[in-house]
Amino acid sequence: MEHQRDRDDLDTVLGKALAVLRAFGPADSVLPLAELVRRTGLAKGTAHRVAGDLVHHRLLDRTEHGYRLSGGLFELGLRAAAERTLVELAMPFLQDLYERTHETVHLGVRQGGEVLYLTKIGGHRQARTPSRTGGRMPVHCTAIGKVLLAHADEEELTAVLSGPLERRTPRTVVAPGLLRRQLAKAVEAGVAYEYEESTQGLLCVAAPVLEPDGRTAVAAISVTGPVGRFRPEPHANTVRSAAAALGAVMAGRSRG
Amino acid sequence: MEHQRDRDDLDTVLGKALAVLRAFGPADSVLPLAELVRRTGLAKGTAHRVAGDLVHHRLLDRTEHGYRLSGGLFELGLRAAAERTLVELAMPFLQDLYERTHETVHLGVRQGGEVLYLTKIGGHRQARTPSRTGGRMPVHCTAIGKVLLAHADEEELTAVLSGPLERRTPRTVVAPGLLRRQLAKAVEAGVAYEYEESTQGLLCVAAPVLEPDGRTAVAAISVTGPVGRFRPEPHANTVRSAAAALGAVMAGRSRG
DNA sequence: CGACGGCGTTCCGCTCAGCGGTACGCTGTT
DNA sequence: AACAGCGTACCGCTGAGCGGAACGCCGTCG
Repeated sequence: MEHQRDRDDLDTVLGKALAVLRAFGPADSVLPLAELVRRTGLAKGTAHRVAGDLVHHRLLDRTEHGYRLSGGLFELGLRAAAERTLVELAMPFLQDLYERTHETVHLGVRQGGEVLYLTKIGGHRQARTPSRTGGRMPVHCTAIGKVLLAHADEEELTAVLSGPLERRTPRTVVAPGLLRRQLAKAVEAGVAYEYEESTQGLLCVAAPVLEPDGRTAVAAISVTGPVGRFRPEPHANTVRSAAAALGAVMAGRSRG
Repeated sequence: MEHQRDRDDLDTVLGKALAVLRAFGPADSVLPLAELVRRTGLAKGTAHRVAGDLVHHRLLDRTEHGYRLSGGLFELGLRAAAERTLVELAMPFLQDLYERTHETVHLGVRQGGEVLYLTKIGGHRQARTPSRTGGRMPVHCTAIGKVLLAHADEEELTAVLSGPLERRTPRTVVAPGLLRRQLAKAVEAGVAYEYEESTQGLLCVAAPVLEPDGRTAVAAISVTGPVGRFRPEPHANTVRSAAAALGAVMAGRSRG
């Protein structure tokens, strides 16, 4: 079905354009035309024209070495209302967290089986995390992911648990039963932890930002630090109350 | 010529799609179809289909009351390499500034005669600024704008100075001569100030992030606070050195 | 209450925008 | 000198996309 959609989408102009834009992964900065052709499966001539059109519409920049997602796209993305207000409202709380811990602070949402990081703030001495603003990570091996999954409906939960759980490090939890127990505990405690499950040397606490109903989670906040100088448990309370406060603000906002 | 482009662009699928996306201003969260029709000038049927396609491609969300820019677009925008690395590298310095001042901190770039704000960080008690992440302001009445304009080439400078300078507040500098003198001083001092020129009750200092050549500015950093508790001058040094340090980091990055 | 205006949606036949195979010129590499 | 990979340019066929028209559904008038 995914195949199906990919193929169908390439039959429309818009589909082709998006295929080109989405050919850029979180790590790619500039891609030559040939690479775009390879990744999208478009005909060379077509890719050339589409890319040209995208440049004309300021979604791509032309550089010496190929194409690059442009500032116009960045700006457009920043107009997305839901995500932006979330980030804006969260900022003061994230600042507080950073100031107290001086460790890396994340704000993320769940998209299916992955976490999308909306913001990441940190100082000069921040831990070397693989996460990036706009990047993704699997839900099952990150604190944010676990706490969001814990508040998802049963259906989505089992979908993730029954899928394969990729082993990222020796400590990644890949046993569905164990993970399920951890999630139950996370709901109870109001926080989830990660102990080097996505990346060696990284520890993390996360708390959910809940809707007024107290069940569904719209986002999650986390603090991440390196093994050695950082222990997540002492920050559980801080993170939890920051997330709760943000939830309250958002509830007030959507009502008023 | 702008007219020309608008009309031409509506003759292509991509143009229509972009017209719809760009119909969303920084302040709009959800727009009904009829409004999209009005703003884009597309035929009703066409707008309907294009919007539908955009939903299918996850650039728009369909809601009860109309369409909304979606998280997919947000994510895509965050992939724009140049802007994102700028934000990422800047973050630690912005944090430092915030921690020292506890006032609103901005990172912005210039796009023609306007400033585009890439990031805005602040705490709970931040001044009520009209700026928003992803938002724009005229160059001539903001500290960031002035310091960026001051480092632009003569051509661009005169273009802005010869255009009409919109009066935003009683203190907005609308005299080209005076503005030019301020800019000259800003280059010399390494910072520009704003005294309630864009918004009543707001003061601001900004410093440029320069290329290794020491001339062209790629971005600018500012600290903004409310008249009364905040004086910009004492922070000139801090802002200037933060911007300089960021410039150095970026220079090192692009070389290595 | 009936007429009306604005809304979102659907339909359909015409046409030209877009398609992609083909070919070319330019590099570096073998 | 032959080659391989790149970006670019050309061009005739065709179906994707176009937009005018018509429809059903509300509210809001007179």
